[in-house]
Amino acid sequence: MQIENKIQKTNEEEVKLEVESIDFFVRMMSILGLPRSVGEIYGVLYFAENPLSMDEISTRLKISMGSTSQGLKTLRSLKAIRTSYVQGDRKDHYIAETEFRRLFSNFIKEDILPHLDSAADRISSMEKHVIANPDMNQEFYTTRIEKLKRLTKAGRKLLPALAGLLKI
Amino acid sequence: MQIENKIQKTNEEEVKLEVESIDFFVRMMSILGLPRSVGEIYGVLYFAENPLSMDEISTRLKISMGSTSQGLKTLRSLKAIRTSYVQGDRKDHYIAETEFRRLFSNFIKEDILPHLDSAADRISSMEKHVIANPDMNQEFYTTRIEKLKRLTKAGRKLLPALAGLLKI
DNA sequence: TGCAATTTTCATTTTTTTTTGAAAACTTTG
DNA sequence: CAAAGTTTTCAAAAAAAAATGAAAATTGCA
Repeated sequence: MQIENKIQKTNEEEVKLEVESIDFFVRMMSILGLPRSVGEIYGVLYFAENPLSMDEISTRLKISMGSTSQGLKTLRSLKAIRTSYVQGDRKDHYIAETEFRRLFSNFIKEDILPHLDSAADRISSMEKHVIANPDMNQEFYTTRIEKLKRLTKAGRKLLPALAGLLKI
Repeated sequence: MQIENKIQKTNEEEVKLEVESIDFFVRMMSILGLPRSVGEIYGVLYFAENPLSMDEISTRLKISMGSTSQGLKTLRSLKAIRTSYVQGDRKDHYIAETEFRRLFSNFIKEDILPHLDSAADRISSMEKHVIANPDMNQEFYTTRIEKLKRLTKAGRKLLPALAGLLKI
């Protein structure tokens, strides 16, 4: 029973809690544009008292090993989970990282800041087109470009600060 | 030429700028999870010197009227554009709202905060399941639930503050 | 008010994203 | 070092999201 319980929650309230956790994180991750399976996996791990192996996760969620492997890869790259050694079992086991501050800071670093970098390049290219053509209403276009520059600058400053403020 | 220029940019540098603007906003909006057409429309309007009608937009972008109408609806609901009366033309005309602060604050209000509200409900339901079952490891589960509460609370405070800080 | 112009809606089609499942690659241990 | 266990990869299938286009609704003018 102790072991069986690891694979499939048997207690009714525990099952309900797990379902709600999955639902919660599926929605949360979908706000961040992450696929359903990623939210499901994190949802299971978040309320797991013990580290779970890939096939325990895939069994509980009834999703394929392929999906589970992909989802774990995504979560690992966001540092939202970490692996934990379990004695006497050669499978990898996973634990949810529950410090949301770190989680968000990784998401920003990994998924947002790269966009801001390429944005800066595109803005300076826009600038060249305006300068290259004196017939264009310079004031109008320069003002608009200036606003874009300020936007990306603000993003680069504020987003990391936001993660820092998240004392969770 | 003056009129023709409204429908189709003829100057080479202007065309290039418009293409880059579209590209820029398509990517930016996609970070926010908004469809391609929404980014395209905003991209055209952002560097338009005059208000544009729906069919001017749809012609320039070579997208259907249906898509254009949907996209304008989304942008209107985010207050990212506004309509402007053009004398002697019965079509509606649109102008980009370029105050990004307001734009983000609307996005947060409209697309993020509702999620946080329903999250709060789900968390209190989770709590009930833990309390209902004294056999569960109360300390473990209560700690995890507490973290979720703090997360949503922080979100509710920080997100609007973020928009406020964006002095653009 | 009635008609033409304009905009919206929505069923269908197209495109994009995600999942599956099986094969390939890697790992551990006997 | 081979065989079994485990994980990853990736082409194909399934599901989800977005765009189209035509019909319906709305609007403004004569």
